[in-house]
Amino acid sequence: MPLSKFFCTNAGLAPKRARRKEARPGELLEAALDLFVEKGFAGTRMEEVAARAGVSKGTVFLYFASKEELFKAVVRHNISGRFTEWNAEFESFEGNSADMLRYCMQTWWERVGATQASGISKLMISEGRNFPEIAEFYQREVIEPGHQLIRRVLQRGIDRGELRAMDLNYVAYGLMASMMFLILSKHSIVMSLKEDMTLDPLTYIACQADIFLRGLGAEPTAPHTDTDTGTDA
Amino acid sequence: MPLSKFFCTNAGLAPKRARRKEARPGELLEAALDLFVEKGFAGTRMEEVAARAGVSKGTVFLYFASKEELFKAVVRHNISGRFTEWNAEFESFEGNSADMLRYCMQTWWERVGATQASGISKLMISEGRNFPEIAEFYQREVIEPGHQLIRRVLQRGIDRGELRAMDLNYVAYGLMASMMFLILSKHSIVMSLKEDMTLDPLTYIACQADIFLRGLGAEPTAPHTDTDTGTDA
Amino acid sequence: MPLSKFFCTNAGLAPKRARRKEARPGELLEAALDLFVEKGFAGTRMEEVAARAGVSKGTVFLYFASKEELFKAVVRHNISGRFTEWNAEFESFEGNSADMLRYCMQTWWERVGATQASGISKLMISEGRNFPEIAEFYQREVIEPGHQLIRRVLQRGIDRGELRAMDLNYVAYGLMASMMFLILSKHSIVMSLKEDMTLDPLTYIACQADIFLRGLGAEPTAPHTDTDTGTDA
Amino acid sequence: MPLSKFFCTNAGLAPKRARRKEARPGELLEAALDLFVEKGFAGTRMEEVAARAGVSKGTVFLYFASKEELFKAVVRHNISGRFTEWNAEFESFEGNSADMLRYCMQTWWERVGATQASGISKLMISEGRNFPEIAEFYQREVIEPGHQLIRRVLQRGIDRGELRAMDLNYVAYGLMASMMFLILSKHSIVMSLKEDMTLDPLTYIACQADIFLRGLGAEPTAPHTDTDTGTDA
DNA sequence: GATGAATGAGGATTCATTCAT
DNA sequence: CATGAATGAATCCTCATTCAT
Repeated sequence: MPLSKFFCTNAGLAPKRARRKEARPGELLEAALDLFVEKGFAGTRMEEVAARAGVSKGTVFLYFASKEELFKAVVRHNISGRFTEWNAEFESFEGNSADMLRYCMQTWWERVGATQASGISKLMISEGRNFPEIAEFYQREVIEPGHQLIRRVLQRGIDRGELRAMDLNYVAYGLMASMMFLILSKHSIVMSLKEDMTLDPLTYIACQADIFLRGLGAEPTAPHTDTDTGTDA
Repeated sequence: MPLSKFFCTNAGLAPKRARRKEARPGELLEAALDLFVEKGFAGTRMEEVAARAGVSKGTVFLYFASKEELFKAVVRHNISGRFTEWNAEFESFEGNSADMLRYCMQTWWERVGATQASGISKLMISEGRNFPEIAEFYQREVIEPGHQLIRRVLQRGIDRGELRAMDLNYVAYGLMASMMFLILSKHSIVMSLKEDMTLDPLTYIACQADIFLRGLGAEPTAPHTDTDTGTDA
Repeated sequence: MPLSKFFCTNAGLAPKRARRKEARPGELLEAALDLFVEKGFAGTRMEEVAARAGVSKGTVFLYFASKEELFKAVVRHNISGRFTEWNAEFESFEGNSADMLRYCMQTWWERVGATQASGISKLMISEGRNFPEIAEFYQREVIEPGHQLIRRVLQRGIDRGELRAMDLNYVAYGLMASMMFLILSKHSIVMSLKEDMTLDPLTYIACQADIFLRGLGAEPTAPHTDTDTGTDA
Repeated sequence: MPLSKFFCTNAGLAPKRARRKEARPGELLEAALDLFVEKGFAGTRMEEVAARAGVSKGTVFLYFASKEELFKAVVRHNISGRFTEWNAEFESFEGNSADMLRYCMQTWWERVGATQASGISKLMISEGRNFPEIAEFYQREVIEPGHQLIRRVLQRGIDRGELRAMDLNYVAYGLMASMMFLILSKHSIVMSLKEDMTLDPLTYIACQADIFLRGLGAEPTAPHTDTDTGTDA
């Protein structure tokens, strides 16, 4: 998973030092991501990051000039250009809007929501205010493209006569809200529902998609039949 | 002690010291709320709270034993009893489910979302994990009651034949997600959408309510006519 | 017990305020003595003194300009001119040296050691260094007269041929050490022996007196018959 | 890392950093001991300890988690294992009781009383109550073993017929009292006798030992019958 | 490069002391 | 006189950051 592994040449068993040296930055970023997500910026100690990455305190500063730089690096490193890839998929998708929306949401969950990458969103939501440049960057590279992608899915549905006319922006916000809730239920303790109120992400996604699709359904079209939400009747 | 009041020239006003004493906790809680929301728990210095409340450092500790106690007090003060009041309103509400849901969402916005109180939610989402005790408290006193209230509104709709059968938990999560999005767009920099993408809360609420109501509409009943979301129309 | 009571005129039931007013300083000194002995100078909080005396924090400063002044007052107030009284008793004592020494030690225990007054000695031993003037005063008014008194008792014994010649100073120190041990076993936690090692003061005194008397016995004179150790008898 | 050593010009001396690291805890304990003895626990500032040890404030906390831990370490460091060593000496001592008692007292003075270690006892007497945990530790590790050692010396004397039967506990207390007096005359201002009343420790010890030995001497005289002091046989 | 000992600015907290009522 | 709210200097302790080895 750490990118740096790709630079590792050791087929079998390279000397430990060398191998680790290459891997350092990646390991540090990983450790830092975990801790920042878990404890917030102020609550994370550099020494702890070092410890979790298996290096000494000083080493962290060898790779990152300061705690702030480490934070920024963590965010930057985890904001990859996923959207170019997804845009391509969007272009080539064949199928109705219902299937497409469900596919998008499920795919997002698999590729982002369910992975540590979602921790970055939680991070930015929580601490973004202290890092305006990063926030701006994140908004431009993640929020805005995500919003756009959703808009295009919806627009496509309208164009195909499968969805009714609507305020694209606001509906897209609603869908983002749905996704965000999943992120927070995964990363924020107050949103992680208690024992008896389990939240299964895929069920949740199916349920939300269902509501939105019905809610946005082309006016009085034929009734949908994909009613099952999975949990109770 | 009470005699001295007669020598006070301020007729209606209580003696300065006494008046302030009564007001202190409230002033401090207000100042603390602002700062906690603005800078987070760790980022807020006690001295700053004192300064904003117009008192000295030591005075804060006169009313709150520690920073954490102050924080807890802020949380409690901005939550307490809201749901009992709302539950009462719920009991006495007359009207159909559509009106009720819209009323609930709008009222929540006016009384919580639009106020500083919503900053508390953002805080808990961001830093809750560092305060397990408070997180538990918050979940019990806010999240859970909120979830319950929404469930009851939905259940009422089902009972009245206005909403179709559904998985109450998951639908309620969806509605909570909608509200949460508003909170974050208000308090988290990365969610505060840029210039051209304005988000008007009431419009957003109307839009979400519309989608959910359509999405949850009693099965193949007569077609709804409450179509306007207010934005595009 | 508080001196101030002597100034109290209320035969039956004077107004509470007035009565208390007179008693204040004494009550404060008493409370302060207890606390200083128990927790040391730094460990005693003025508010606690006030609380124990049943007054408000500010009141303490009405009577004593500062914590240091309070401390000094506590010491001064408890160093009474006991020695003039004792010197008189010494002059008029009739009996042999053995009886006299035992009488002195027992009397000291009853009048000083067993009372709160002994707490002052513990105080001075513990904190004297921080209050040089008081220490000097205490030494002059208590230690030195005590030492003198013991010396005179011993000298009398030598003069009467009941005790052998000795270095008066050093032997007197030894006797003081014995007394001091009792004080510390009463007031210092590390000297308060554990469960099974009880220390009964009068038994201890009897035992010490016995050893000293034997140790100082007139050379190979007639055998002593002062066999009783004092406890059971 | 080890290579750099070759460039070091200090042949026999370890590299400055490393050498200091080894020495730090010891240096700090020494500095702390001095200050605790001089000013008491509460009166000693951590920064002062640091300064006296020639390091910065933070460094102290690198080795001792808190002021209290530092204090405990000082106590432990100045006590540990003394009694095992002494018990060994006790086992192998050859000679009569008089010599043994004198040897014990003198040795104690040389190894403890005359050193800063005795300051710890004064400290514990003065502030022990604020640290129940340490007080308990001190009592268990110092007072009790000391008391035991003295008892054994006395018991040995009785067994050899050199000392008369006696109440071991109480006599041992008396000897402890003697030692304690020396400690206090060294560390407590009120007990440090004035100019003309000099107290030479060794003379004092000789004097006390003499008195006790005479006082406890196996009769050479007619057999006493006042053996029972009441506690043990 | 890596280490981890050392630093010291920063912030929470305590408590003697003041003073308006 | 008595009160107790308010003050702020003093101190403990944390932790990002530096740097000699």
